[in-house]
Amino acid sequence: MPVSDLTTSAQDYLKLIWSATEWSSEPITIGAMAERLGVTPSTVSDGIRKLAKQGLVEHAPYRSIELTPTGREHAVTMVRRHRLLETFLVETLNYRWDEVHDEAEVLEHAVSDTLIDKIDTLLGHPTRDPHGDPIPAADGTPHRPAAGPLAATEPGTNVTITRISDANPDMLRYFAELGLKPDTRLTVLGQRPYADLTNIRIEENGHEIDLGSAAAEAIWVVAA
Amino acid sequence: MPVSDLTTSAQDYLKLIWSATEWSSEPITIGAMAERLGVTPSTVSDGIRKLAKQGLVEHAPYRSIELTPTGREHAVTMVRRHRLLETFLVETLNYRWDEVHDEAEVLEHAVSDTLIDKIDTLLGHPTRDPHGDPIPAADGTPHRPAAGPLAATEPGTNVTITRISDANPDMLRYFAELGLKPDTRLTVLGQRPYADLTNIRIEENGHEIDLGSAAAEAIWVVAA
DNA sequence: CATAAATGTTAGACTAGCCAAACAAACATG
DNA sequence: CATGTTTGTTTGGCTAGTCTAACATTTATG
Ligand SMILES: [Mn+2]
Ligand SMILES: [Mn+2]
Ligand SMILES: [Mn+2]
Ligand SMILES: [Mn+2]
Repeated sequence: MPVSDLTTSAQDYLKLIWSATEWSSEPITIGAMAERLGVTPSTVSDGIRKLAKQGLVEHAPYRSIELTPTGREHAVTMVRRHRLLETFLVETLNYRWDEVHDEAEVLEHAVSDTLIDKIDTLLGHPTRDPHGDPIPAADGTPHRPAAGPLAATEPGTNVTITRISDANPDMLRYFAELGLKPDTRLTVLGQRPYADLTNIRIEENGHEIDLGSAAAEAIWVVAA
Repeated sequence: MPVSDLTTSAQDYLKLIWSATEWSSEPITIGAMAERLGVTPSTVSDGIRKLAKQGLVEHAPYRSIELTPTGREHAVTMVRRHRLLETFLVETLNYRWDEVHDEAEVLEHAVSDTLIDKIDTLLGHPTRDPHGDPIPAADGTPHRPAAGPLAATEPGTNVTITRISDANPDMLRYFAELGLKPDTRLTVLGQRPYADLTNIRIEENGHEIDLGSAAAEAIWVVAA
């Protein structure tokens, strides 16, 4: 069964389950899915039950949610669509990197495999999206850079931004204003755990700023 | 209410009603809509009743279907989306003109106004789609070339193809093979009404061919 | 470790799209 | 112009997604 036979919401569910384990490895909860998708937990609970019946996820009531191999395949297809579309919107249509997420969230369900292939060809088989996230290859192989959240980086370290979570468009706009984007170089000046603040210097412009924990968790870095 | 608040099928209904009157002026029937959309008449009948309740069409049971001003506005928006997307797929993504209809049929419901504007700008505000159909301007003004179906053209006339109906992708592929596309020049050699055949010569390659009535109704021409 | 809080599930209701079957109206024609 | 055919409508039933409210299970904590 091709991914296009799944309903739009099934496609979003699978993509979200996969995305949750892309960087952490903690399986996602019903509640977190509901929060992220903007629906109630009962809706998600029911939706997951249906995916389990279709053999796309492993799930017993009140237990964890895991993708089956088939489910993972479809999830990766959707992630690939999403990230290629974001890249296309920035490269070809002059979108800013902080504007593309919502547009891609809808388009990903409407494009054909042919269109995705044409975009991939036109862009020269890109490997990272505008947020720095890896674009899975057509065969589904992911590549995970050795990165960690800015919030967990030792003070005094020089780092480069690898990726910025595209979950929150408002946050992306804020980062764009500050000059924070993939490949920006930073120095972590300090971590204040009780205040939940990370103090950084942006090497490009010398600005020193404090980021709250939501922001410092959304930005992933590697040692420069 | 923006057009994006309408359901996908409501968008298709309005677009189809408008398209039916673009060239003829005969209002479309429930049966013709059902046929064209691949659903049963009962489905369309019910759908039209709902559009009437929303003030988008004028329709009393068993009577004709007419767009209200609001309905027409939304319809033209959808036609514009469809034709700009088709043009974009051909110009930017190397689709052939006989491949784009089905892709646009789905994408038209997923794109934002912003995306349509960006495409329009990138393409330099095109006025005709790959099938020769006029692209309504953003303000909704249509422009209708003085064209008529090939089937109704006097034998002996030299003509240029203005548009080719994109309703049937198989037929488009057939035309593409023959070398028939918008702006192709033809001579009508004869009309055989009882056999429902139109005999033409394609000036580009000198080929003489017979077209059945479905084909000769789908091709619209102007005197050269 | 008993109980309260948090988390997840189920039941029932609503909307939307679709179909088949039964029905109603309009139209065509003898 | 009466009747039969064609066309359109209504009804009832199905799926899918969503919600709220009631309920069940798990987890945290005193
Ligand atoms: Mn989505
Ligand atoms: Mn992204
Ligand atoms: Mn459509
Ligand atoms: Mn077209």
